[in-house]
Amino acid sequence: MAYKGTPSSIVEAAEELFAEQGFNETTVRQITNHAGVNLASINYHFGSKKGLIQAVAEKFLTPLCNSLERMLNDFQMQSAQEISLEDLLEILMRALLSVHHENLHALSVFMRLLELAYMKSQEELRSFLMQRYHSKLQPYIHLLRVNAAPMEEDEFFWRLHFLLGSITFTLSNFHTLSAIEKTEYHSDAEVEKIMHRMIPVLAAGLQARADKSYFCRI
Amino acid sequence: MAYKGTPSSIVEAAEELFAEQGFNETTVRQITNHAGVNLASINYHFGSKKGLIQAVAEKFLTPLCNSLERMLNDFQMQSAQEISLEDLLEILMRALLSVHHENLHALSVFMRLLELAYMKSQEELRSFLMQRYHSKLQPYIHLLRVNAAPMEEDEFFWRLHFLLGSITFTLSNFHTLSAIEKTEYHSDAEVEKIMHRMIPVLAAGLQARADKSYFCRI
Amino acid sequence: MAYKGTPSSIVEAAEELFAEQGFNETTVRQITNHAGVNLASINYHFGSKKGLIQAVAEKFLTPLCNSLERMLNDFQMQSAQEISLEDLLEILMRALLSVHHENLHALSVFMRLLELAYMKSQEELRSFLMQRYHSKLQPYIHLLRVNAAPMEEDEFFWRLHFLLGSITFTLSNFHTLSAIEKTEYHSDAEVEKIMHRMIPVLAAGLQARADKSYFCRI
Amino acid sequence: MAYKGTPSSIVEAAEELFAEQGFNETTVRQITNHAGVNLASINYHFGSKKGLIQAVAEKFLTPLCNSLERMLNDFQMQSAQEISLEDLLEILMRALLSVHHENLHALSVFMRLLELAYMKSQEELRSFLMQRYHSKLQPYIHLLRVNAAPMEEDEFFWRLHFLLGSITFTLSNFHTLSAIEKTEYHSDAEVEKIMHRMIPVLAAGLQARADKSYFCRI
DNA sequence: AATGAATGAGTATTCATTCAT
DNA sequence: CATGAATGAATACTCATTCAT
Repeated sequence: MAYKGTPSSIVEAAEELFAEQGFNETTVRQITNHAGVNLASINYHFGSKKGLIQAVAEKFLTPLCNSLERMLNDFQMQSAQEISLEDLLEILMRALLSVHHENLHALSVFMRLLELAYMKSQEELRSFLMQRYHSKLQPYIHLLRVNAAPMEEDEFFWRLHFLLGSITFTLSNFHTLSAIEKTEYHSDAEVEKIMHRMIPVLAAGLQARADKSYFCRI
Repeated sequence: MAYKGTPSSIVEAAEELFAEQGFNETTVRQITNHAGVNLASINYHFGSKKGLIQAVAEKFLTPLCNSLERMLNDFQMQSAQEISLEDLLEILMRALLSVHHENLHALSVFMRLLELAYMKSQEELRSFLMQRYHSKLQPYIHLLRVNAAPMEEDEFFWRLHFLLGSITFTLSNFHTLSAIEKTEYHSDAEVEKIMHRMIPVLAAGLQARADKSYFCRI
Repeated sequence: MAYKGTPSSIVEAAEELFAEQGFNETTVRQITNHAGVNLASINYHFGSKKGLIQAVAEKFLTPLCNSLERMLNDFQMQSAQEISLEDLLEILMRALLSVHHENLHALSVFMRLLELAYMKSQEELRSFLMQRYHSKLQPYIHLLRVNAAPMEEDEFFWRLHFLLGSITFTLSNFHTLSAIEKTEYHSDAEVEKIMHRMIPVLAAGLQARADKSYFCRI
Repeated sequence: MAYKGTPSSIVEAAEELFAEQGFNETTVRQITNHAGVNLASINYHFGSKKGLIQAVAEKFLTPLCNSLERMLNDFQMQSAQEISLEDLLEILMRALLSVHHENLHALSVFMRLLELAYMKSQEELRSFLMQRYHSKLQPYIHLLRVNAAPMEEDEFFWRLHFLLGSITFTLSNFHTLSAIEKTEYHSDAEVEKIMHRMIPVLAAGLQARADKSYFCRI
């Protein structure tokens, strides 16, 4: 394997460790040791640990948004029929998988990043991501909206985050979950298969009829 | 309000700070300052920070499991008809709400704890929780299984975690999410309402027909 | 010599090193090594290096202002005659010497502190000292003003700082200067003697008739 | 304005930053960024940061000494009368101002350099400057000596440094002092005017009759 | 039972300098 | 002649834990 240059080595080591341990739990020492580079190189090349995290974030988010956009266009050109909810989710999963080119860490760290962005103390990261990617994701989200069951705006907002929770939880902890599956059911999980399995579940969730009653059945 | 004693004060302060900032990001100094107790008392009463986290975990998990068990029994005694998936999920939400007695922190920290338990480096916490609560949760999970769509064991395992992801993500980030909802849709979220909204979505997900085809539609 | 306790040891070590090297040039490691205490004790007892510097500052400034005030009162009570400029400066020197009880470092570090306070980037320290001590020094400065030659307010402001320059330069570099004197003139300087020698020089400076002409003699 | 070449750009940037922040507080990165040159060029052209400081020192001290020498000769040729103390100090101020050609930084950094040279830990710089410039300054200092009040050698040594303290303090902190003057007295200080104001004060100080009594008046 | 003081190992970051090209 | 990349040593500061009392 060819030598990748210091910044690439750092990013790769960071992805792996971020995926396994999270961002705050990973120290710059661990990263530089794992990458076999000098302790100071993170600050030299990325300014700070935060800069490295943003670099990792952009490395995944930019191609993801591009994939999503392109696949959406391709589908709408090739197919005469209306796009279905399952198609949309399949497109999302494929876009995620195209990000997951080299190693599993990529997806895992990306999902951890989304989780981080929703933490109370991370408004800065959240608005950084929002400002950068919100508009690019808007067309996709709009298509989800029109294919979901009819519902109020705020209901859709929450359902979108129920769905996001499923995806981030599954993919950021995929390593642990597939290890449990292996010991309990002796079956090996591939990430592609699990993502495929998510599609009907998420689609059904978005299409479920909202229950107007409020805690009265029991 | 009566004085609660040092250990209780610590636990309460810890819940609040863990909920807001996460476990690693919260220092024992912050906890003891917030609780108005001596810095060393966490180690004195709980052995270590890790011990405090486990104490917090047990404080919620034990009553939760008990609630779940009791509500399940009550339902099966009172009602002649078969229990539905929506009923089961309603029971879960009510059990969670009964944990959420005093403040939102309780639920938030509990959900964060579950997330933590699935991290690669937290095998110790995971097996501690498993060993302690797995058997008590088994009857409830079995009922979910029989009310879900027919599927293989491993498929059910993954669906259960899709569902878990929705719940943990929504509740551990409830503060952030409801803040976003407020600025975007000018509507105030109550946690009860949002939990209620989750029920049909989760039920539909568990009942969705599995898709045997594998990435072939597009 | 009795053991002084960690905070005192730190302050003493800091005074010595600050006097010799300045504030920024002195590291917390040097201080704690020199004091024979743990590296973290500075942060434990003083919060930060800045906190230690302020503690050192207050240790000297408070007694200095009190000495000055008391000596001024004593003089005005005991003596029927008007106080002279030389008397005022003698009082200042004696107040400084009463601060210089234990070691030479005290005076030196105090003078370095004044120098620091006038640096462009130290507005915070400057305003901290101003707010805390300006009013207590006002009566003394007023007496200097009425005993100096008649002059405009702004002229007096600058003369006061010419004088301050003489004092701070001489006392903060006293160690170096007396070493030079020793090698060149084989005479030993005592700080008391040198401070006494400053009095007629400073007095003459304050009483000199201002020159209204502006760069015209040559 | 013509491009000055890398070394000149470095020296100019260094002057400005040294004047504002001091030597230790200014990093080579700041200097090279400000100068728009490569980070390594300071070490390339000046060997080290210390080498750059010495280069800055020589850039000012050599012309200063030359100015002083020339102006002294000019005065003695043109004027029949004996040179007065005020004349000598005026010559010094003019020599300093001729150094202060382009900007205030020059004077400020030069004064800071003198202060640095008297610090205990800077024997190297001190002896470098001494060895290089002491003999050239000797004639000027001798003239000060003969025009001052009669006094012992060592007394003159100290008075010279009282005077040096006034000059260095005023000029190295000129920025801060004139800012204070502006806010307090709403008058704008020009450095020429302030230097002129120093002359009668310093002259009076050198001519003051030494006080033989030793702390006995009060 | 409880605590104020202390501590060793750790954190991210900064620095002047070096070196291969 | 010049430079982008890299580096070892140092910086202030923080942490959970321990210990004598």
